[in-house]
Amino acid sequence: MPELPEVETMCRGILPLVGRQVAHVERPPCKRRPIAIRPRIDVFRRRIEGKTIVAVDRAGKRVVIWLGDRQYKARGQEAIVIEPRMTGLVLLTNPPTQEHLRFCLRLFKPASGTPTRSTGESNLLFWDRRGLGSVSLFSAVEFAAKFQGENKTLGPDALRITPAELRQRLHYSRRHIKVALLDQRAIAGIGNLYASEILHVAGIHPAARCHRLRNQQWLRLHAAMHLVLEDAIYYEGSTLSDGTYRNALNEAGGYQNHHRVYDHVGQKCPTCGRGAIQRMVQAQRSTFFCPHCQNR
DNA sequence: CATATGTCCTGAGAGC
DNA sequence: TGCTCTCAGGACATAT
Repeated sequence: MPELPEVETMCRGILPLVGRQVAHVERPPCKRRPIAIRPRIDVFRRRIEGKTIVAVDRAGKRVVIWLGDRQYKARGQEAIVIEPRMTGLVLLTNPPTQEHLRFCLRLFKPASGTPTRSTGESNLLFWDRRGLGSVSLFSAVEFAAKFQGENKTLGPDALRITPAELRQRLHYSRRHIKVALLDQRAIAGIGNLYASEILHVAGIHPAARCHRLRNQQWLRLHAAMHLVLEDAIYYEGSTLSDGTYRNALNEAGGYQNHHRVYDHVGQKCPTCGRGAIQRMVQAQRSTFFCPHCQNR
């Protein structure tokens, strides 16, 4: 379930691809229903083959790969946007299975000076067991309209939002704070796992209504958000018991060993040592919390 | 407009 | 053992 820390780790993992040029775009044959690739694969190819990767970025829970012409490296013209959703992985090597390999960029490092013959080939792979993920190509203008415009499918990034902005964007809402934290239009990057972890650190009950939170609580929430997400990035994300999530080199993350509440039903609360962690369901998703130290 | 619910998908694990 | 059922939660479509 890649969320902000996992996607950030993916982005950092493929950073060595900056400067490489796209040789081929491939969609491996696949017995199951193909993932969404937009636009059609032939148009996709025509638009990016020969272009150079000029930057790698993250937009909420999406990996963004900027492409440009080699001689104008500074400006990205097209963006490949990869949405891993539940089980998607962005890899340089070693896909866990061949059958779930969904998309490949064959890359080469242009020889200094002159052209073609590949010096140092490399791949960027998208692997996705459940196939809910997608790969899309946007022009810079389309990208800005969808992810940065006022129509905003994405709110401010959870790591860049200010405390005032956080409060301002949510304080009027009547929703439960846990549910609001999952709304990518409000804040980008937080998913089900980190929402529970963040609220636990902040000492806020997941079913607290946004409009009832006091300023002190918004400040604590903001601080907890940074603390948890930065820590999770440091440990390269969470690989849960199903083992799905991997970094770009197909290595497991380590933050699962630092979870305080997620999937810890019945265990002792690491903060107060008294409460046993409980599970509840909000908007059809599991929430984990300590009833003792997370008061409304 | 804000908020709530349904949908897609696969494989692990439970229960019989 | 082998079958059926449930569940996990990303983003988006549709309903209230």
